[in-house]
Amino acid sequence: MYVGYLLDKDNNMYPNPVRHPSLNLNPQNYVPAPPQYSDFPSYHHVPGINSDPHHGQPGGTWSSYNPSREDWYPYGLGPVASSANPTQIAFSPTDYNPVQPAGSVLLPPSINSSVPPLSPSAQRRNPYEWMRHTGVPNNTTTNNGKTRTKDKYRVVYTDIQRLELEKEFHYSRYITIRRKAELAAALVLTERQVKIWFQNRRAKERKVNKKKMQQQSQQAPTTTPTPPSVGTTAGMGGLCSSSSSYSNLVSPSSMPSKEEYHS
DNA sequence: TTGTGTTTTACGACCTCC
DNA sequence: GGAGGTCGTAAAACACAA
Repeated sequence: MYVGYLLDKDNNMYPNPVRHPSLNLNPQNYVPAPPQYSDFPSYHHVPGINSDPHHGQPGGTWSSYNPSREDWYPYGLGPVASSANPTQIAFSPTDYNPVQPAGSVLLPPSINSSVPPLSPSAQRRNPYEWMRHTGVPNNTTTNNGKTRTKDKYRVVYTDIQRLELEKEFHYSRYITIRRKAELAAALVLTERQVKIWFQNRRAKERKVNKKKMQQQSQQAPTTTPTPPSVGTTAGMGGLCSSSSSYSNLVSPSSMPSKEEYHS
């Protein structure tokens, strides 16, 4: 898997998951830590991402966020937002604005900077590929009201976007509404994309853990491994039990309550 | 280069909760 | 009824062996 370098480094990426001590999701508990991604020497954590909801969010950020952008971005006005390159955002802490104006003109680093590729795959792929296809093909007049057409219908997220999403996922498998809005704004994604990414990410984790469970049961048929309790937190914490990189990071209690979702 | 298998986005169906 | 959850699946993107 081409982002394996991200996932395979889970242990290394989060040797000291500074965000997890605040797994109780108390915003006041979170203290932004300096960038610690040695694997990404040129990468700087998106400041706005840390400065929010469960990281102690400045009030203005959320209040100024316009949720309606989720609706217009993927359906035709994408290029506007896509001009605000997430890589640029991530690499420009001082310039970063969590609520990036839709029309903000930020040239891709390939034009105005010399940011090196962040990964082997980045060397292979055009990091701005996602800008070319922005979620929905140009002919967004869809068939039967659907967003898919025979043309390309999905974007490939940049390494930066995926890294930030992965980080957030390691922090909590279930993203809050505020966090989703922040992340979407920071990464120039829609909230819907962030939500779906988390859904897919959880599905992936379940799949991986299921695979691990099967392998363990085959390797040690005599020992009866205690399966995750079904119907409780099996979908979250239970799955973490077999994941070395996750088990220390997330506990079942990390699932936000409904109140938190709507906070 | 090509065929094949895997991973990644995105969606629809269905369910639960408020 | 709306939002978000899982589950299953489609299809593009990608990796890799032959």
